[in-house]
Amino acid sequence: MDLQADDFYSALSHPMRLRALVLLQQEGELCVCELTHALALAQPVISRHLAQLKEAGLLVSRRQGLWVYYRVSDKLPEWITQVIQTTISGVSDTSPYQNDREALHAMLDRPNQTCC
Amino acid sequence: MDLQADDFYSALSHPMRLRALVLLQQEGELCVCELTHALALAQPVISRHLAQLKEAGLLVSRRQGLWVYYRVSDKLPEWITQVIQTTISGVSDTSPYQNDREALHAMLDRPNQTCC
DNA sequence: ATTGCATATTCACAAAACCATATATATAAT
DNA sequence: ATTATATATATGGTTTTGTGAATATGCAAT
Repeated sequence: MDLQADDFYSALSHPMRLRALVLLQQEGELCVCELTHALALAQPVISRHLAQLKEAGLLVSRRQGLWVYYRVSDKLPEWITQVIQTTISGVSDTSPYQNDREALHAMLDRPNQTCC
Repeated sequence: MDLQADDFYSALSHPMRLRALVLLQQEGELCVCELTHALALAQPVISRHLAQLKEAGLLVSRRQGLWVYYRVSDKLPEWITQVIQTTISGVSDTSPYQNDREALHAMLDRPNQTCC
């Protein structure tokens, strides 16, 4: 079953979920700790929002050792991908989305060899 | 102040508001009684949803005699207009959006000279 | 003025969403 | 086995959102 329009829109009804999705679409793949840092959220909170986005079918995750990486699903209906892209083009250089990206890039010890 | 992305997405978080917006964008301008009929909603319910969409800045309304007509604002940020259009292109021939349009067109006594 | 109709609003309540805190799970390292 | 770290889930309480029913408002016609 395909992702339905109303599931898509209600998944994005929370500002933090929108910010997370925008950031993930821009950065490609992020682990929970990076999102926690960039969005300045408590870990259980971001975890629950990510679970909701995943349950809606917008995100997929993969575990690598201790870390769980989330990224935007590549099996989305074409129009949804386009809506996400258009949204990013409209908001990416505005607050808080730009700041989120900056906060992420300012983060030290992002996991790849080191831990977070 | 411009319509913000998170206001846009939370305004559309309710399935009925999404259906109303889709229908209005497709049909141009509709009075409350037409929407009540097409979406099969009680009048106070649709009225409140329309008020929310209007408060968010997505809709504008005009009164003509007894009837109040709603339509999608033409002052939306470009990217939002595009998102709405893309959404419609993705869902317009699916349920329930297609049925809503059919129910509207099947409605007798749509107001223009007659009443509803 | 009164009546009738379309729409808006209010109120009371049920349902859902959200968050903080605590706790559990999974993995890795010692 | 124990410990440490990253993430997930459960629990309880608060706030928000949605709905039905009743009522109010605005306009038009008589």
